Amino acid sequence: MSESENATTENTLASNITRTLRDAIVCGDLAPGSKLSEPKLSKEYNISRGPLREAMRRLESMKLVKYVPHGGARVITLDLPQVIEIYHIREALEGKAAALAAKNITDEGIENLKRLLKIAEEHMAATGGAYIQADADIDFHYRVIQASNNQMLIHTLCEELYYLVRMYRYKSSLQPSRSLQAFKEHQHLVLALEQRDEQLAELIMRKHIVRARENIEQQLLNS
Amino acid sequence: MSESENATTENTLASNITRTLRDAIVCGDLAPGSKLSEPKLSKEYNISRGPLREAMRRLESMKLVKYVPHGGARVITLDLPQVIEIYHIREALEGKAAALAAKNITDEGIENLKRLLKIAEEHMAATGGAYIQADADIDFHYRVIQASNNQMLIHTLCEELYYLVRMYRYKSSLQPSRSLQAFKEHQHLVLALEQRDEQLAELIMRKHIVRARENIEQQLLNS
DNA sequence: CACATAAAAATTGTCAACAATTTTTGCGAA
DNA sequence: TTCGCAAAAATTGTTGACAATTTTTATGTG
Repeated sequence: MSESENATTENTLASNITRTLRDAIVCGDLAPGSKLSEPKLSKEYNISRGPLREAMRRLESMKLVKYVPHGGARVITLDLPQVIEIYHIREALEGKAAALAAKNITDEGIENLKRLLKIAEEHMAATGGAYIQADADIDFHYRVIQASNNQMLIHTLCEELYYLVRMYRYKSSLQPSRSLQAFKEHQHLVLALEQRDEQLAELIMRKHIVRARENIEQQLLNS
Repeated sequence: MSESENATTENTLASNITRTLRDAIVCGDLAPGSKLSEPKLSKEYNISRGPLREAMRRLESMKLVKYVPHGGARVITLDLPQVIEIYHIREALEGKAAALAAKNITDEGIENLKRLLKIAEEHMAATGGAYIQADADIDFHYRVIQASNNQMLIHTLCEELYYLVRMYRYKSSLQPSRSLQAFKEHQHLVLALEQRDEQLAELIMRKHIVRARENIEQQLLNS
């Protein structure tokens, strides 16, 4: 994970178990739809049910688990319509993030993005065409979002929506064919950021995400 | 409040106290920045600290309260930069909601919006110019968002962001001068929805929110 | 054998007490 | 008086037990 935890990272049982469960859900160790039994989990992680329940409430508002009153909690199951919904939200939010990034990104920030692209390019040349898996794509998006300088937007995308995105990507990462195109779209975006062109940056990012969505729709309809 | 609670409304102490505290924060009974002491609150509402803490965690992820590890929770204080951040997010999200609404709204939905505008217009004629306070504006936005048919978007806006918006609006509602213009913008949007013009609907909604933001910026800089 | 019903087991919801940490208070010395 | 430090009070973090509800299981009847 290229992400750095917040500076004021809590160190309570509730916080720790939240992160642990979050990651277990995202990477699939806790399968979608599986029941999250409080006695079982508290025994497994050697904590009492109090902090565990607090953690579950937080995961609930991250939309990673779904609660049924008196029926317990289950890991969310993302079906195609829901994934599409998420991509519509990403389109709007990350488009805006790109626009704000064009306004606020530093020269150093742009250099970092360029460096990221260069590494990816070299990797593609070496391995013969495959843009470094989903992780590289996510890393790139993370940095653009960070450059927006809008704390609430950063939180909404990186601390809430992106766990859902990654949860989905774990089972269906980028197709090789889409990979190269995505890389070019990233290059295009960096150009727009460098020119500080807010509208263009927003447009490019939105198109980028629309194409990703269309790719997923097609990919899943053919299976 | 014109909002209807979810069909599967939980009826646990934790859920009830969440709603109670949420509303108390939104309407200002619990002032921004004030400390939320667990012993005090649990005594005041006659519940134990367990459910209360679960509620606090949920309010935390709704961004209505801020936690400091071992230091307790305080009601969030919205300063101008944060409000501006929220309006940028609203611009992106509600713009998208308007676009989706243009695609998905029913004829009946459009009729309902028209009726809403008509009532507002009559009220303006009667009282001499003032668009029915912030509530009417929020009600209109609510309905457009609902018409988007994107459940996750609806939840993000109506169950998360809008409590923050309302919390702010309670102390600084619409200026009379802005009121009439806002009404016209609403009319304009309904026209676009009626034509099922997604791009235009998005554009109008975004401009509407940009103007609201600019109005707030000006209003607060002059005080 | 199928089905309904009731008892039993398991799980969620809630509580009150204990531990750990932070803040406040009070005292003494420079 | 003011500053620093230690004791005390208050608050948050955590736990295990109890109550309420749901699910499972067993049993008896048609």
